[in-house]
Amino acid sequence: MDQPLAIDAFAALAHDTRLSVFRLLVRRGPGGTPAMELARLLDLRPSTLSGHLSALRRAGLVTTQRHHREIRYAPNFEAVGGLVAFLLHECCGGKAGDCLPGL
Amino acid sequence: MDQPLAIDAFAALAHDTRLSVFRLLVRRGPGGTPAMELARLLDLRPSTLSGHLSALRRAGLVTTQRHHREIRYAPNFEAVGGLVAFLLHECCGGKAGDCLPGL
DNA sequence: ACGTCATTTCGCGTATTTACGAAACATGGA
DNA sequence: TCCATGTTTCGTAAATACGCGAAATGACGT
Repeated sequence: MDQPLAIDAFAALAHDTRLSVFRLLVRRGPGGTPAMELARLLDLRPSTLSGHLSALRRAGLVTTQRHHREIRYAPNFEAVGGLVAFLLHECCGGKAGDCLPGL
Repeated sequence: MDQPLAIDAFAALAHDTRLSVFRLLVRRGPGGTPAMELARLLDLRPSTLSGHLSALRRAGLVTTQRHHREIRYAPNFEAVGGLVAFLLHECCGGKAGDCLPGL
């Protein structure tokens, strides 16, 4: 995870609706959730949600898979792990432990 | 670290110049670095840098302290830790380990 | 081929972000 | 007090992000 990739991921998460979408995807599990079900759960217009899902996908934070007629979006935990590693390696004082006293 | 706070921090880091400033502050250590020294090192206009430093401070990612005539900016490792904790608790599948196979 | 459901793309108006120079403000030394 | 240094605020112009409805695309059942 280099700086441009991290920036895309930070930007994707730096928006209330997108972060809510992503957290909901995480809670719903790795099996994925159809886009329209997310729209219902979060009361979002289809076109609005689609734009946010595209942003999350461009940032590598979600993956897609067609299932019958619908497209299931699933969180990409590796991307989250990459972000966490970036923060610990690049944004903590040499030792990652400086940022996580509890770990 | 709740969602609005995390969004502010993500937004602050989701910009090439600001992330470069923050990483430089981290490398320079907790003692802090004068703003104009950052401007020289990164070739930034004073007013541009000032805006970015203000954004980082509003997001809680840096702290300031006057020292003689200059203002030293220092990274706030607790904020980074809070972001990491948010990602591990809210954006991983129940168990934080899902995002960090190596830990 | 047709209609329908699921999703994306397009076009628009509006709001926010960004960089910059000029000016203002703050601090400390002569 | 006056001046130089360090930093922020202000005003402006260009770029980007946002939400929405309308229209287009894609996939399936009949």
